[in-house]
Amino acid sequence: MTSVPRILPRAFYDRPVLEVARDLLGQVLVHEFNGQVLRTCILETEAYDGEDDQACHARRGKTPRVVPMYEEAGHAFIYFTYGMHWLLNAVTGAVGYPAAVLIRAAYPLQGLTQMAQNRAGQPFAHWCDGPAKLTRALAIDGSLNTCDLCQANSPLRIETGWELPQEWVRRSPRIGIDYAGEPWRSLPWRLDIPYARFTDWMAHTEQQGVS
DNA sequence: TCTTCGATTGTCT
DNA sequence: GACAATCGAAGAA
Repeated sequence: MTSVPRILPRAFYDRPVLEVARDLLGQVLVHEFNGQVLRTCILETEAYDGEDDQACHARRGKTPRVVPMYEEAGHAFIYFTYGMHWLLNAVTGAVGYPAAVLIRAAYPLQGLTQMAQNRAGQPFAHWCDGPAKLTRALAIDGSLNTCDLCQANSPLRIETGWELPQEWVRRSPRIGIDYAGEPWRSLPWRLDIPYARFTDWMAHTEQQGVS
């Protein structure tokens, strides 16, 4: 990683949501709290695109819960689901157009002791391999909803990470949205880097001293 | 007010 | 592979 972390600018998010979802892979999600810095590398995302997208929470319009999706790109949209889980999204596109990228999985980089504590009893590989596991490991909850991801002094932000080869990116249908019907249910709007591919590469770069 | 159900996870069989 | 946990948002009544 570069010695001085750079924050992804707002322009990064002010683009079509599918592009943002793809380009977020390999970037570094940071949560600073209790004087500690927790860093992870984003490995899996999903795109949700507008009121027409029947899998999108904004499909019924601008209800109180989804207001952040309509706001300025580059902010966090964090919501509560299944009575116990927080899920983290990055808002994209123009103000007034509800679109966001769900961050589904990441690789732990820094703050490992704290993450292990937050994911007590779970092995390293499963600390951040799901959207609610990730928020649990990073101690992210609703108090961070609408947080600006583009500010260097923001407790929750996304820094530039690595440019991973495009051919590493897998595309598949989004998870847990069977209710949406076609074509939404089958659109390949889930993007991910295979975990093993990333860890092999990490092991190699660490050996080379390139980090 | 009542009812349904979810962008999930962990445990148990 | 099945299923319970757990509760707020949203729609129906």
